[in-house]
Amino acid sequence: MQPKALPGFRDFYPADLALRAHIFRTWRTVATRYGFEEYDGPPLEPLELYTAKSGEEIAGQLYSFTDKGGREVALRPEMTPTLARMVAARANGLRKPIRWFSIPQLFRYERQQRGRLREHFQLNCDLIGEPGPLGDAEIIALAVDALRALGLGSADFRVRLSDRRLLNRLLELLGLRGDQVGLAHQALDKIGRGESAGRQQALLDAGAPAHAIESLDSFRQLRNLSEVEARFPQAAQATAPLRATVTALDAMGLGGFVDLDLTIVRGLAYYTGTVFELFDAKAELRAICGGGRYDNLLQALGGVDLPALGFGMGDVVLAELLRDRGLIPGEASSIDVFLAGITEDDLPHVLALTHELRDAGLRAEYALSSQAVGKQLKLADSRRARLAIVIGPDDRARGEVMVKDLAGKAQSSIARDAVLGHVAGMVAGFTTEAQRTVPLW
RNA sequence: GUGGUUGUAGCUCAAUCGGUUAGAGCGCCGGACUGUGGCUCCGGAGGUUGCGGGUUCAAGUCCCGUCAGCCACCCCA
Repeated sequence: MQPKALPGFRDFYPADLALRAHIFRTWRTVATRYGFEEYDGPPLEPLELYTAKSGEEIAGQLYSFTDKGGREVALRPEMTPTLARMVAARANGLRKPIRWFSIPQLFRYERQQRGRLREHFQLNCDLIGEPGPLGDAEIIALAVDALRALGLGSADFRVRLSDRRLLNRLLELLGLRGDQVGLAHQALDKIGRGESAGRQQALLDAGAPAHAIESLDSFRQLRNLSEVEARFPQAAQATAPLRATVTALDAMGLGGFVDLDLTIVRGLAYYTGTVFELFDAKAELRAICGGGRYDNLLQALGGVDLPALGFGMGDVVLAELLRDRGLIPGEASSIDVFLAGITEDDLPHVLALTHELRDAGLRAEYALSSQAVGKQLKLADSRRARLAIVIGPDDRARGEVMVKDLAGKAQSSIARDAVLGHVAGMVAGFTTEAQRTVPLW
């Protein structure tokens, strides 16, 4: 039996890594456009960083073990506790609001399924120290733009937006109290997925009024804040922050990506305000991105009282969506120039010129074993080289080399002394041409 | 962790009722082609049919176990 990667872990072959790099590059580009700075932390953390306060939900699926020094450790399942620690340690010296992003590899120990592995990469963007609704708009806009920059539009994905402050006010108006609120959150979360009957029963058992449970079911029909206010006039005040956020997104021209959806709850207990998830528009895949406001978490984790919000966007579901929409960029050429020699005597000249080209910053390659020219050019094609240079005895006798444009069929004899400049110029031409014709990913 | 379902070449798949030496396309390697590539033609390598056991004269095919993928739970980075 061939050795395989552990279940839920991926090997990245060059084509896979090219896609991953494409996604990471785009994420970085967009995050820095928003003024975000990149940070990172250790992939392995003390177990207690996660079991202590961030909610017991996550503890059951931690990838944890005892290290050789007897320490209880865990591969990081999320970035927020690490972020909280880092911010807390230097909170006084950091100018607020803090705009930080990271692309950590995260781990969890659970049975894998499509779009859900034991390991994934996640763009984490957090805005710390800004309590106002414009901060929420900023974070949501960043998440939207991260996908737009990959070529996805409002017909491809949607932002489903809610606010726990508003939701909890509505639940209060329905007469729900105490632990009924948590049960109601779970019931709402299930609504989109059919199996909400069990949760509704649990609510009844907890003493929730029957009319309230019926109302919950209709929450999903409330598609904008005006409808919410019409149905719950007493909640008008609680809609204000979300309204301000939505108004800002409209002004940015991103309103068309956003839907109000009160069934978006988010599993983690620490969210205190805005919560949102990004889904593919056909709702065939798992969530691409999720986030929200967690104003009390830094206090709980790091002892610094700063409001915060952020999101995580995973690479796995996103890659599936890109594939589905035909937005995977084609294979790029691995080299600029391939050099071929005719006879054994040409080899030193091939090596010399190859190295000059490499020193000049060009990507150059040659056949490592002597073979027919035709074979070498075939190799040049398979490496997707733009140019080939053929060096033979006749060329050398004239003090020239043959330069071929592999895409066209033209070839011309160039003076050996002028090759470097000639080839560099051609390659630069290809590059700018590519930049003009290929969409800006 | 629970339940269901599927595993044949690197990839996509075929193999009649359980019946000869498990095949094809693509890809890969080589040749036609010793100073010119993409095309074409020819040839080759590549399989413990996921793994282990059982039934049978005979198992890719039926049964059991196990591992892995997928789906639904649990949960949701």
